[in-house]
Amino acid sequence: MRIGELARRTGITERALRYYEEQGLLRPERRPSGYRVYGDADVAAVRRIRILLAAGLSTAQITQVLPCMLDDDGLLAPLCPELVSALVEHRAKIDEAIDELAATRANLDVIISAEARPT
Amino acid sequence: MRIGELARRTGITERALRYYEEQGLLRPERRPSGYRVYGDADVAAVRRIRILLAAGLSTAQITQVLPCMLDDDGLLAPLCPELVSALVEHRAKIDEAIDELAATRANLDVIISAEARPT
DNA sequence: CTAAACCTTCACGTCGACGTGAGAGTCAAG
DNA sequence: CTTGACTCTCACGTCGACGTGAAGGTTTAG
Repeated sequence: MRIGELARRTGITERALRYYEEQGLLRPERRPSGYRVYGDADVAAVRRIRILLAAGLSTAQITQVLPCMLDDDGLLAPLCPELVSALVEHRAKIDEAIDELAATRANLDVIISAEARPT
Repeated sequence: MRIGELARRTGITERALRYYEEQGLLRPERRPSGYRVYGDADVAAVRRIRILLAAGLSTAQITQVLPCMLDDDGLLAPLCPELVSALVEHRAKIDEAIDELAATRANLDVIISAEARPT
């Protein structure tokens, strides 16, 4: 299929699909005219990419991570141990981000509640 | 004082102080040479700006918020009711961000734990 | 009077996943 | 042949708080 159909079947814009190729996430074949040709497997590949993006990974990380993944009924199974450690590491960063936001919120609460303080 | 001294006394770079003026957060006087002249009050003002930035507010929001603040021994007291509601609203956004990150983390956990799934 | 500090205004770079045209080629159908 | 749907490759714009020189005035201690 060409890019338009893949876009329709995945719900991802053509621009994004071209971007994924630019980043090495997809490697569609090319017709002599230059048109990209995708296979059915690419529909699942895009789904995987989306899941990983939703998990907060960058395209650079996904590039390394994708070849380690097994497609299993829409679910994902990490294979390489490097992948697992990378994901765990990323999880830690998310924890940090949450902690920072919680601290930020605490700062806000101090300011907000200061209103009630005796002046 | 000139910008260098204010930078030293607040720990903020000169570039950042010029940026704050650009955004309307500070309004130093000018000498005939063009040099910015700050007053002692600006040291506290910078402190307030930093606290609000640390609370996750944008400079645009701080611009509206600053005139509503009373400087009280390094603490901040919101005065206008608009300010309070703005802060509360911002707090809600932080909550959303935390929820999103938690969801993201949950997605990650699914992928990570999938490793143990029977293949 | 000179050199070291200090200051000024531009103005582009940063980081990431795309959005948004611009200008042009491709292809199947009528 | 022609229309119209589809696709291509640039290449700049987005969002924000500054970082980082560049090129050149100002002030001040000695």
